Amino acid sequence: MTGIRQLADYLDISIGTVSRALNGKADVNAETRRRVLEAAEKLGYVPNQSGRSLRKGSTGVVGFMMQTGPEINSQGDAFFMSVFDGVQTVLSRHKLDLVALLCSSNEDPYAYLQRTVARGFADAIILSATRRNDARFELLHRHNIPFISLGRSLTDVGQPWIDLDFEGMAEVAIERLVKAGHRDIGIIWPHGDLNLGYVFADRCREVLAEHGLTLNEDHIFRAKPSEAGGYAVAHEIASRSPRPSAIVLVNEILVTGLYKGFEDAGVKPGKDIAIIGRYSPQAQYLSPALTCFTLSLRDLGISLAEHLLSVIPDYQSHYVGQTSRVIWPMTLIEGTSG
Amino acid sequence: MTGIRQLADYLDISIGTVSRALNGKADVNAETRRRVLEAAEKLGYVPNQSGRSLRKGSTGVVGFMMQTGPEINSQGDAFFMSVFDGVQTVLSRHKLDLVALLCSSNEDPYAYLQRTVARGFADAIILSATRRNDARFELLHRHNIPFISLGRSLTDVGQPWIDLDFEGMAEVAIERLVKAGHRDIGIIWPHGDLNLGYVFADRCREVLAEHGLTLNEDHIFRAKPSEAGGYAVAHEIASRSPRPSAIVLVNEILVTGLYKGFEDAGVKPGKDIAIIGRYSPQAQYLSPALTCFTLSLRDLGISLAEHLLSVIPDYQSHYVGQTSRVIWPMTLIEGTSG
DNA sequence: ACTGCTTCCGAAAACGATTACGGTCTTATA
DNA sequence: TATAAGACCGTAATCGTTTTCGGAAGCAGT
Repeated sequence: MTGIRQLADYLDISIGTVSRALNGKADVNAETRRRVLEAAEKLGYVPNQSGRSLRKGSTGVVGFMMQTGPEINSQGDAFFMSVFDGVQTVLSRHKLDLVALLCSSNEDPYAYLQRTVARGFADAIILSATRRNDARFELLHRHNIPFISLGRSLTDVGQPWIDLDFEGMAEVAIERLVKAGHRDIGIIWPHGDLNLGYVFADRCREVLAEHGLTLNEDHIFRAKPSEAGGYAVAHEIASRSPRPSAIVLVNEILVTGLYKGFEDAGVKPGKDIAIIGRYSPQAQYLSPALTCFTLSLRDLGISLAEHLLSVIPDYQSHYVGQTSRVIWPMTLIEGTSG
Repeated sequence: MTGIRQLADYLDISIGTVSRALNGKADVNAETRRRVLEAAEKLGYVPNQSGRSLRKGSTGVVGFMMQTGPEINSQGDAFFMSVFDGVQTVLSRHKLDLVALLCSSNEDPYAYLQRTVARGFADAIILSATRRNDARFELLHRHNIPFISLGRSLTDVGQPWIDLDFEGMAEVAIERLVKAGHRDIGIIWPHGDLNLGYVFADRCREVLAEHGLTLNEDHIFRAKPSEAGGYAVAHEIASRSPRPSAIVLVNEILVTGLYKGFEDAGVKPGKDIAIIGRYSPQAQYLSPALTCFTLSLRDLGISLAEHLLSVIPDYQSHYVGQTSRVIWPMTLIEGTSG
């Protein structure tokens, strides 16, 4: 490992000068700076993370917290990988690195986050899979850590957030189904206590009411966030009587199982039951193609990063004037399922 | 932020004693230790990561390197999340944390890794998506960083690795298809320069040869690792004449598109063309159900972590006698696709 | 009372970087 | 020429830990 000491010895100058040269400080001779940069490149010098962050009090890394385990958030990994990519394009411009903070499925997320922030691991945090009431918000607020969340929560400590437009999705989906003649529309509730379930269901109720319809509470179905969960809930829906003539779901990772479950139960998707969901890579390759809502995940990531930077004191000058709460629009892809 | 200083002042003892008490060193009075533990809990003290790792020369974190972007590795969906979960159950027993090192799609993976290790970010690394020749191995070896890879490579620096048994998969799949009467079997090559493509294809050739058959080089198809890629390659396969009567693929993230592509081309999967692939959450919910190879991802993660620990000096005592190279078996799930 | 042995704890030196401060050397100006 | 200003660089403090070393206190044995 070559440290700043070795580099300084090699160049026969002091470590102070080396550091200043590398960090672009003003008071260093142009020629000296050139030599330092060159030598650093040649010797493969990279400042030690611990030393630097101990001194500076910041680490230069942004953490994206997510939970591991077979039953992941409401999204698949392809979802996050795309979002990450967007986040990174912004962060890299500021020499910030993104790492995923992986909370094990058998550790309490709150405790995990507490441990992570107390250790000073990341300068800023991105939260996802926000719950109806999410204590993590208060934790980060209390520790004064800049953060943003992908998803709203009833808990609000004034932080920025970006959330998908589940209300808009509810409006468009319900309108579309009502227009097509459906009178009994069911929904599939996302698992756990995710806030988006409430947001979505509430808006569905409102829109239905505008048409003189109601959301049958018996037609709010619960499903595990997996293909198997989709298969199971399809059977449950199929066996109900009365059975809803259409289903809207906000979770995209169970739709293949759902289709198969309906088919096996003798209920043809798109014919016997209309289905509207969220985009997933498989969505358009199902038969019938899923009518679904999509968005640019990369752009979402970019926005997430920009809004995050706007609340980090050292960077916010670049991103003033950003709105702090964003409802991210989704667009409808018309399939033949509903 | 409460540091060790505050804690020591609060207890009116020296920071040295506090540190020793917290780290379970021998020479500290039982009563003193109790008081320290209690106060640490009360004040919410957690040792600062930077200070600690600067002194100790190790960070207590293991990095799992992966590339971000919409076209992820060779794996889809819940794959990594499940592996992570296994890795963590082992690491957490040693108070090690797992983070995902996210290499942006527009940064060179080698440069990224170099930067990361030089910074001293992680004590050990897990690599995935190994290439035919993978310079990252030499890099880590040179820097003397303990690591393991999920996947083999021609590049070998004596590190442990675990790889899925693609050769066994080739054997079982080819035998099965030959037994069913297939004489012209095609394969879909995974994208890029992943080593597994070579391993798999080579073994396919050998097994076919044992039956007096050959792998038609024109029937080795290339596909982008996405559902769209699956759709496209299905059309390409369908339009060939002669057309293979069976297809084996090692990439699981394009199978829905593949099915749909075949159907749209008028080639019925499982009837007009046999398909054998890798398990994915959707596999069993396709029609016909995919005949595929599966494994316990969580167990794979556990093994990965154990073998990694066996090459980290401070931990290896716990895991001696581990074989250093593992071919991880997969089991066949009989579907009706082939 | 002296020595030797424990047991416990404090003092202080690391770890590798950044940065405030001050010193030296050059150059410009009176 | 003397002096002030500016450019450049070295010294040393600092961040929060861990860990080595040695000292103090207590006790037992002679």
